[in-house]
Amino acid sequence: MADNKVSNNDSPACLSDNVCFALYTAGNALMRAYRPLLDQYELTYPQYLVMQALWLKDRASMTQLSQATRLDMGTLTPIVKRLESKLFLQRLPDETDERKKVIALTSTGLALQADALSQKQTLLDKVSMTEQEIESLRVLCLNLTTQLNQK
Amino acid sequence: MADNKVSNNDSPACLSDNVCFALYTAGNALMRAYRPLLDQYELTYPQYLVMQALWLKDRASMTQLSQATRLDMGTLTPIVKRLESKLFLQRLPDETDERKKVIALTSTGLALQADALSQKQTLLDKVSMTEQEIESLRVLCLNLTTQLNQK
DNA sequence: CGCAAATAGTTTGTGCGCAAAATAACTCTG
DNA sequence: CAGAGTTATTTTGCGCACAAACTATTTGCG
Repeated sequence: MADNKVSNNDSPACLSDNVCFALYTAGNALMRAYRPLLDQYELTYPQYLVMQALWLKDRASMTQLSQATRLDMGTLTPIVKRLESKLFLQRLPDETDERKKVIALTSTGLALQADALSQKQTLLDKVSMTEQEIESLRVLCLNLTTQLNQK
Repeated sequence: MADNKVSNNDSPACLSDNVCFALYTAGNALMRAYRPLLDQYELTYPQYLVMQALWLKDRASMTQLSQATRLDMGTLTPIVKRLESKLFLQRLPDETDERKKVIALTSTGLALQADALSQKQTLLDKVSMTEQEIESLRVLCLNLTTQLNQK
């Protein structure tokens, strides 16, 4: 009764029959769609992620930022440096632990928040998916991530 | 009744409240999970995608491969070259149109298919999601991709 | 035919993503 | 308090992604 489905998952008729391919492709499409929106702020999506994390909690350590954004430390370091060179944040030494850095928003970086929020809906508004579908997609993605990570 | 939800979508309590973040993170987690599985074949996920496309339809042009895999031509060229240097395929000149290339599997590349298929289930088997959830995720991703691309 | 426009593919430059190695400061233990 | 181990971050190297510029055929079309 549950197999009115072609997907015995052995050999798909096309690549789209794969969840992995669908997910991979959707991720790429999303980045591409974000690009023109973020260009006006001189941000890439990963950079925007870091800014979002800081808007939620300023003056974080690299490790905290890495956990919040799920960006690898080796990925995060250059991103943060680029954001620093754009004067959106500062990398300050931690007084109590010389190994750590305190990543702190500048006034420019903070000011960006209001600006960015006002435009935030733009992307998903163009997509004719229901709230339920979007929420469902979000939850399914989070579940998958959790399971893949804890393997 | 439908808003026992925090998501008024203006300022999430954490990044995970964003579909985009969830999708982005899931995509990355998926690639990471694939890596050890594909390492034994000396393939990356994008390279594996190209191989899958060729297993479905051998002797394709770069443009056809690009459409099948949704990989940009500028991305595809070096991937195909790497696959050629691993002797999984050949880049042959097209007799009738000197601009085109015929990408053809070698016997090694063809032989990889049986091998790879036998291991294919490994990844998603480790994930405790129902068939319905996986199928739902696949369809939602495809819908999103379509909408984002046709913007 | 002759040349402008279209098509097929490659190259270049920037920015991720990530594993692995390196650096440096802290902590613990004897 | 010295050296071993741990923790925080950076560096290196490779492989995508992708926009933009470039090269080389082919296809109109007058």
